[in-house]
Amino acid sequence: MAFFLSTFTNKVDKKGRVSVPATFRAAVAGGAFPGIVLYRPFNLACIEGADMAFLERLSDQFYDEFGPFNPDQAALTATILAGAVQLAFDPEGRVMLPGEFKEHAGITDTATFVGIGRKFQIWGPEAFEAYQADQFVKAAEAAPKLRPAKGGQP
Amino acid sequence: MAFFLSTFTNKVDKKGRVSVPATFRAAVAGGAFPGIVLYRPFNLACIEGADMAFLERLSDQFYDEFGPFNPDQAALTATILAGAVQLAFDPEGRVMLPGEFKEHAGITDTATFVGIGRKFQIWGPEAFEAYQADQFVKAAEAAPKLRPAKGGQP
DNA sequence: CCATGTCATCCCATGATATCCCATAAATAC
DNA sequence: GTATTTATGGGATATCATGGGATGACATGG
Repeated sequence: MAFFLSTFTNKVDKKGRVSVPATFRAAVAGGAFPGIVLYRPFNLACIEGADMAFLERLSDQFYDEFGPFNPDQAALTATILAGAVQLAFDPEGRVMLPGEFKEHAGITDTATFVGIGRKFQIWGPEAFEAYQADQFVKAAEAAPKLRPAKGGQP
Repeated sequence: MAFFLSTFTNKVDKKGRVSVPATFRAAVAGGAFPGIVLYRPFNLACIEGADMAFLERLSDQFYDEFGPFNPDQAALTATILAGAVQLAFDPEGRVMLPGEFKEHAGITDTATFVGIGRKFQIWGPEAFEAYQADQFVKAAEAAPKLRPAKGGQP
């Protein structure tokens, strides 16, 4: 499955197009769908994205955890999957962010792509800086909870 | 998985390129990504690096231990993975160190690669000497805490 | 059924920057 | 002594992000 790392800030032109970082495009290349899938997380003011395989796995996870007719499963499915969009790359590797997605993330003319493993996020630059500072503190608290693993933690 | 040993000091040219020690390149060869992955550790003025499999395993460990929407998981991935970079080797086995990484480690025209097992570090030469002297003292204190291992000690 | 405007997609151009490719020199192996 | 590998330097080339114009699809209204 695709893997996303690093942070990139790109411009959104007046047509609403934005270049997906080349490394992210390379990460999803070879998958079933030549593009990315975006959805709005319920608890963050950003856009989340991944390749198609990630969303399929997420859907299966909802079913396996809760069962096919469970209300929790229905709520998560309706919130995340029903509101998702798949965006194809244009020949230059750009996508068009839908208006509702840009509003949800507070994106106007600049978008920050943040790779966080199997998925990535898209933020307005100033919102991301605030979020990142907050997460740094939380990460320092959470790190000791990790169990030892071969190779050690960073 | 890759394993890194020993210390090497190489030049950083005016384009920002630096040769990765040949033994380190050999250690990551055969992996999915022909290069290395770097990130800035919380509490050290250096760069840490490993192969791609190291970060993939770390990321998947976060997901498995905390669940896909857990706040601790989000904090750790946002802090470590978002600040990481993947650097591919050029045909001569060099990589380009990003400016923020060089500044964080105080690297200008010389970089010291330090293999420490499953990962390695990159230091400015004078910062590394000070760090190494400090670690020698701490190692002497820590060694007695090791428990006996089946099969005897080295 | 056709005309029209809107929107999205494609295609080309551009500057910056990173990547490739070749050359050199030192060290090591045979 | 010769051949390889390695680290290093510099010029040439390709890639990437970005902007704008042209072409096409679609729906709406006449």
